[in-house]
Amino acid sequence: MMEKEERYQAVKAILARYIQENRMRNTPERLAILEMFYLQEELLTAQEVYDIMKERFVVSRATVYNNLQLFYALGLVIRVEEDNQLKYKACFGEREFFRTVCTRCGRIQRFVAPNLALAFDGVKYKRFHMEQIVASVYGVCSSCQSKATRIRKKLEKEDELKALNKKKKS
Amino acid sequence: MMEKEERYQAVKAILARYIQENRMRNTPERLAILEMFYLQEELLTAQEVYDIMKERFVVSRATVYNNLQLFYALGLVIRVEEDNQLKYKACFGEREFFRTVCTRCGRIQRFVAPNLALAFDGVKYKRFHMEQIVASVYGVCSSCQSKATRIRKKLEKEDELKALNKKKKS
DNA sequence: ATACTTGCAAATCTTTTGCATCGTT
DNA sequence: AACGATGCAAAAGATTTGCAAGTAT
Repeated sequence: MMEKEERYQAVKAILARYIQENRMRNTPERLAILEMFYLQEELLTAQEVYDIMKERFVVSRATVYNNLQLFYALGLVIRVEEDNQLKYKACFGEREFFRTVCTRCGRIQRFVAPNLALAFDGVKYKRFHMEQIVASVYGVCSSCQSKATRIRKKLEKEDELKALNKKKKS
Repeated sequence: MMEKEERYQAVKAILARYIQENRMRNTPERLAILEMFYLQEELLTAQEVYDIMKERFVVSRATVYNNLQLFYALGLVIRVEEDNQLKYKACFGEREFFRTVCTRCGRIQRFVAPNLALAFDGVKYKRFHMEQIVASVYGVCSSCQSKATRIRKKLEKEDELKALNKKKKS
């Protein structure tokens, strides 16, 4: 595992190269946003990025969006859907991002699975160069499952009672 | 592969059971939205679902959102991010959804990979019951790659010329 | 000097919410 | 009759766009 600072330097190099190749400009805003991302590890919405930046730097929302887009294009951040929102996260040094998502309660849990990561390498991608992997496994978490079981049992009991009452009446 | 009609019947049964278990109501709107999803195979945004429904049925946006949420909770539809938007798609009968996404141009390509699907079965999920898998492999497609190469070559040529001119001057 | 970037504000689009009403159960 | 679900409209949130101004190259 690379150190944060080391990662950030590597990422800056990728950005610099892309900027040069595409005759774009080096702006302090861009670097500031990138740096912020690499110093903290959370998933952030564009708005949250904006809020954090605002405190330490003059930036506009549009700039944040522009640069998130750029970072995404360069594979420097990943985008993950969470709570109906797109979130961004620095990803260099971690090629894969795996999580389970409970579709009932929304509970999200990250997991690591080296063999699964290897399986992605085994895929024959047609004319495509893989950089990142984001995989979400959707399903039902244990507490939502037991809740469903509880409800079912309750219903079954009620049904039994109803059946009994019917018998009595007739 | 199940037939569409068969799939739709199976899905209706799941919905009916959930509705009963949770003392919810059977409404024609709900069924109409579900049916629409199972008759067409596209990825749709909530707005698109609303637009389609509007033509054949009186529904409100809120109802569409409510029911998409419900279908999602039940694993009847999957949610995938595309072009900065959340899209929904009927998923019963296809447990996994794999795609490559070019982060430069946004080009998306679905792929099938049975071995990869198997690898997800091999993961030990902690207290979690898997229902669907959505995996996105981000990277650079071949045309974006060659474009970058072209630009790089052009820059290298320019650099050579500059170096030559400098020599001449001195 | 050029034209890429930014900031700002407005426009657009998406999603959620409040409330009266409807209709299943 | 109760109360979940809907429609409608308004509110809230997220993202994009247009334009003038600033600034790397």
